[in-house]
Amino acid sequence: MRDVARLAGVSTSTVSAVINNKGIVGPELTSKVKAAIEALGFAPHIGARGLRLGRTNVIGLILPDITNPFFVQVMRGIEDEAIKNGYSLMVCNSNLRSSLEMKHLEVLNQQRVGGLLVAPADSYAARDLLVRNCAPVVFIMNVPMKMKVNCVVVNDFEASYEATHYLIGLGHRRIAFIGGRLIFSASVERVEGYRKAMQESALPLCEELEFTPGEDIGNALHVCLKLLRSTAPPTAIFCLNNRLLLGVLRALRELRIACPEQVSVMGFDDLDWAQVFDPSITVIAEPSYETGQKSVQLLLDCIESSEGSAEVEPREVVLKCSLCIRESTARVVASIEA
Amino acid sequence: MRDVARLAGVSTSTVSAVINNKGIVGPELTSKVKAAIEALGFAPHIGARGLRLGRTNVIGLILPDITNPFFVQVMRGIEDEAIKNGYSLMVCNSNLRSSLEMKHLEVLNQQRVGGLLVAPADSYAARDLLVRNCAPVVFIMNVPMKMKVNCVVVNDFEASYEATHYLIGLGHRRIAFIGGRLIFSASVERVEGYRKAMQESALPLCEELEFTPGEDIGNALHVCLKLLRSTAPPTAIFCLNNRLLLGVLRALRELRIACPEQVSVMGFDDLDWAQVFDPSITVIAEPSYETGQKSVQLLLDCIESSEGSAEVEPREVVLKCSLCIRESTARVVASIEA
DNA sequence: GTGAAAGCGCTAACAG
DNA sequence: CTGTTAGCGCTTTCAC
Repeated sequence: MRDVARLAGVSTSTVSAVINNKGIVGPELTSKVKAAIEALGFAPHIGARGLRLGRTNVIGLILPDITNPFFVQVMRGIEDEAIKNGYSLMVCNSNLRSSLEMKHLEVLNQQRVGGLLVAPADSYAARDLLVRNCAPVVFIMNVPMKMKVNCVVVNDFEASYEATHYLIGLGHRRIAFIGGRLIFSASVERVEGYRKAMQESALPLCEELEFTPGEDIGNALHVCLKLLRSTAPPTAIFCLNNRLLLGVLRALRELRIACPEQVSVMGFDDLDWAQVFDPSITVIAEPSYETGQKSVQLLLDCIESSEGSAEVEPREVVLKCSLCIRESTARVVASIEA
Repeated sequence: MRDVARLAGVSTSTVSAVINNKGIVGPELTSKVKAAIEALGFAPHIGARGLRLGRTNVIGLILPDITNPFFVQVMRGIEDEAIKNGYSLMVCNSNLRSSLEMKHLEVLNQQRVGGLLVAPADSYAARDLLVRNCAPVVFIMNVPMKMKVNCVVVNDFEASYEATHYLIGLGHRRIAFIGGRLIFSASVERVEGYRKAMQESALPLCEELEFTPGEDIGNALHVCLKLLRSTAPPTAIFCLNNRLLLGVLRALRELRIACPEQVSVMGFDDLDWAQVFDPSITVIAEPSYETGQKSVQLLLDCIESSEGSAEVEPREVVLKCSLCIRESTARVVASIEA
């Protein structure tokens, strides 16, 4: 920067003013400075700026499972919105391990990120994420249990409730819910929606919630095989997410069970392959990209207001899911329902 | 840091030495300093350290399409290897646009990342990525055309050649290659492998390479519908990647064409759903996670050696793909081959 | 409008 | 072994 100043015959503060478009530098000097910048291939050192300013234009993002295409969609929304606002993204993947998550948090804290976007790996452990962390945090999808925090979520409960109702409306009575251990608040909402719908119709719950997440496809496959081989197998299966859905579909395939003729299947997350499968899969589509966008917007709001003085009340943004009815769900036939 | 020093009754340099495990501070002082750090919740300011040291422990990663699960796998390998070595990751998605890629590059340059990992959106434009960029660069999967650069790639040519041979060995003669415009060097390798195998067996080429990438599923669907409706449809279809594969599968579904009875299908990338589909899909599996790991290792090597003096010869790491034979490819039946 | 100078938090000489 | 000090590249008062 000194070199630029020297070449342009001005001082560093003038160069700084030009770079930041302060609009207080005369036009001829401005162009002279710009020419010098160009000539020297000068690029401002953002880290140094951050040091001086006491804040950085970096957002930290902690995702529980980057392998899950759902979170990738969220991430796309986050990135697009971030760069639109001049922010860069530091991405961390916790692989569903809270301990690693804490590690990541520490690093991001040391990097002095301007704000933090977190989809916790465990909603019960998530409150710990807030201790001793200076930057504003916005939670995505999963929120710490029983806490009011800044977050962007979807209406999991309602969506699940309505989806279950839809299956009931098709005449299904034995509807299984494949879920895995409920360590995400979103998962809790989803199973609660299912429960409420089932109980309102006085139908028996059939929940598979014991296995631990991480090896979702294999777990769902295993659980589902057992379920389908039982004496009174479900006529409909409702999956917590796209991973479990794949496991269930695989189970049907292995047992050569026809879908939807023998068993209806549906789940959360609308991924590309859901339309390509034969039959195409009925799903609940979350606005994942939009979730990412909104979370950045909320975070930037938080960052700005935290520059000010007053503590603001945490805000919760709730986005709506939509039900995509396809071929994998059908009216139950009498002979099976027997 | 001054506060920590004061509380521990030492000077800042002692604190610094403790933080960086210089091993030159006495044990009792060390523990006193650590206690002070703990008490104050002090976290070293990495940005300031970077400023002082003239280098940062951040790796910049530019991916062409984060939506593609293949690159996500690569990214996982990168992240794991990066944090193992004390580096953080700054991730950028170019959405297959070279212009955006350049923008990202500029930002990462301003952030003074220690090194850069790039899977270019366009192998022809990629040479521009090297201009005026101070940090070492390692290319992933796609390399700038006709240039010797540091890179980690897979043996696309051989894998494609062998896969085509496998199809020929099953008795197929009309084998279509669905590829899209060849802007990735990896794509070029793949089509060349196909060509060589076909020409060696004196079979006619049938390549679909005209459409532009980005809307892969739709494009492949469209192209494939046309192909399958033609007077002499292929008996086998070979896809450049997982996205095109989905499009092809969708086309088969729409036309109610049986796979593998009427048409054999295979492609690159081994994703979760490939085994769940009915039939399960024969694919070429790239070592994606390992690609990520190796690229970080190579980059760190480059960073270290660039600290030294001599320019080192660019290194090319080539990893091997493996052919996963499943149900979607079968021996051609005489009646169809007619 | 523009330049000189201080200081953000840290590390590395160097002096003790 | 430990403390003092200079300076990394930038922004920002404050004089001019």
